[in-house]
Amino acid sequence: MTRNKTFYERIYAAVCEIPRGRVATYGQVAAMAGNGNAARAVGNALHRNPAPVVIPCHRVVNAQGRLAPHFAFGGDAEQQRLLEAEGVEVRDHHVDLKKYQMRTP
DNA sequence: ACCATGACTCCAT
DNA sequence: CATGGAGCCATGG
Repeated sequence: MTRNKTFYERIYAAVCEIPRGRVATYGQVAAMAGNGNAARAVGNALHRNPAPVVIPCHRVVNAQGRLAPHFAFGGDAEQQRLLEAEGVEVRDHHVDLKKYQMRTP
C-alpha cells in the first residue's frame, strides 16, 4: 500500500484539530483536508463515521451554522447537547458562526 | 471508466 | 423560512 492517506483520513484528522468550544464548516474542514471545494466529500466521510468516538464530528456544521439533519450518534439532539457541553450555544439546531466558527490566521 | 450516493454550498423562486 | 435546481468532490460497486 504505497499510498498516502485518502482525503477521508485527512478530513478525520482535520476534524480532530477543531478546538473545543469552536465549530467548523464543511468547507473549512475540506480546506484543511486540502480541498475547499470538497465539502460534499467531507459530508460523505463523516457520514461513514469510522470512529465516532475519536472524531468530534459534532463540531462540524454547515455553512449556515446548521447542525447535521441526521446525526449518527443518537440524533441531532445529541450533537446539540455535545456542543452546549463545550460552551457552544445552540439555538434550534443553529450555532452563531460569528462567535464559534473556527478562525485560521 | 461509468453511474449512483451523500452529514455540502449557492442561487432563484 | 421553505423548496428546488445546478455545481463540485471523493468513494464504492
